[in-house]
Amino acid sequence: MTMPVLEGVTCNECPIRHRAVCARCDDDELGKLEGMKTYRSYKAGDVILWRGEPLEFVASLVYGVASLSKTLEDGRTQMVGLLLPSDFIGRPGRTEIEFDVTATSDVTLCCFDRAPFEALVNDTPHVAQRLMELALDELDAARDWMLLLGRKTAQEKIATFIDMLVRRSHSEPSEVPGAIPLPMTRDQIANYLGLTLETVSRQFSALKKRGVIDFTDRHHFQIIDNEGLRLATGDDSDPALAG
Amino acid sequence: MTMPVLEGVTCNECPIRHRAVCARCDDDELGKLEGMKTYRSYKAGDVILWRGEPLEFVASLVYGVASLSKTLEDGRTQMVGLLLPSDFIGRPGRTEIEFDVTATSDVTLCCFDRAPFEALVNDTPHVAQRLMELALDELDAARDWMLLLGRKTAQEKIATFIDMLVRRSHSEPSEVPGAIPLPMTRDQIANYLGLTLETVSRQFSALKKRGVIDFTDRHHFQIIDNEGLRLATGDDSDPALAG
DNA sequence: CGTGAGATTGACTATATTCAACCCTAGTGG
DNA sequence: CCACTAGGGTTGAATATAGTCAATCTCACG
Repeated sequence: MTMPVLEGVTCNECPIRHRAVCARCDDDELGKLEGMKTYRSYKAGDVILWRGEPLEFVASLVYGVASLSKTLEDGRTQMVGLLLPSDFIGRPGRTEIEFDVTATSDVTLCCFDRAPFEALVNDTPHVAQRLMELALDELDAARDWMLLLGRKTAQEKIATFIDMLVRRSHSEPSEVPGAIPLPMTRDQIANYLGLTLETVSRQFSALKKRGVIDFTDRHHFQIIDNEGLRLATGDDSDPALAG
Repeated sequence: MTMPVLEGVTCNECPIRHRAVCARCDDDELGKLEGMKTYRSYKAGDVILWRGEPLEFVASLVYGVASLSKTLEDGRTQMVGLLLPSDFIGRPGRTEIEFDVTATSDVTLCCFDRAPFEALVNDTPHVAQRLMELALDELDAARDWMLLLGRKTAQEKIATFIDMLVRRSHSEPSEVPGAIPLPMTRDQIANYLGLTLETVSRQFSALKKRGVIDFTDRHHFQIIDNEGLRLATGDDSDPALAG
């Protein structure tokens, strides 16, 4: 996947213009952000921010996938968030973060220096409101994930994960139709779902064997049986309710 | 536990005056809230709000403990939040909620009708900011809980739960010194920790047998070995870092 | 004093983990 | 061009942890 070069791109041409923190801004407000923004790029695997590190900038994710993760002293790690394009990194009123932020794929961020951005938030209600919405969306997502982590079986976790990917990935027109990218290693998926990588692998195989999904290669799959997938998530006991 | 009667109490006498959504309000702003508020009480076990139900009011929790929970179709349930005094119920811009809200103990809420409250939020930055802080605090708590649900052992979950109770419960002066109330049944604790009630019971017994905690009765305990408790949470591998 | 909800404990089981071997496949260098 | 390598992925066998089912206990309350 080639990463588009963004230097010099105006906000109006930005792919996340209508979903990111700037979504509700009018032309005037957008102008202010335009003057503040800088782009940063990261290679897959790079750490974007370390837990506890002072936060120099906040940012919107433009391209790629990033993850938030927490680690216990003995090395067990749990992903606590998955950032897709238009998601926001950083938060008003906090100077450090409680988790590591890592580039899962190659990533491009649209960055703002923290202090001036906060000043702008204070007198731009459109930005403040959108920030609140984004935080509440994250909270909803976190709570759904708590249900998954606490109560779902390995099979249901995998099915839910696939289902979420399908819903959230605005499939690029460039991609093969029906082929959905799996932008993480088995190990990363395991850390997201609270499983081991072996269990992740086994459950993918099981879903494939059952004819629910199929892999074109290890990082692209298709849904064969949408109904079966929904059922496997554990969210619907009644098949009639699905879809 | 007798529930104090609050009708007619002014905001300045309110026990959560400096922590709730009104924390940053000046006297003028407080006056507006004062005119809008009504108190509601619930018995332990009452459902305060059902998932999906249109949200008539928002509220601050004044006394008691309430819980947010999600349930799968087949009945498995997971608590996704625990509300203690000063926590807020409801959110700007949403007319319904994604989880059930239940009174865990007897509860008193300070309620505001949703529409007028939202209007007030829009031109009271002190309230809007505090609401944002509360949302971000909840997000942090949710993420810590994801680490617990996804990666901790039953023993670590129980130890972490106790540790959280100790930190969050502003122990009432009326209580026996050192006796910490356990304001939930084993079943509710299990739903919070992603365990079964039997496992919760066994792990409490194990911690007691190890001399870490002791029960005065089933709903009051004390910490015997603080160091041991911290170690059992899994958060510190190095005992020297604790405390 | 009897009742019933909640809690504890035990025996057995199931699910996911651990440990380990082996398999792809893309990238590298001879 | 092919062989080698290394990182990621798959699969199998044994194990451990928490879940299930069930009996018993405790205690607050009528």
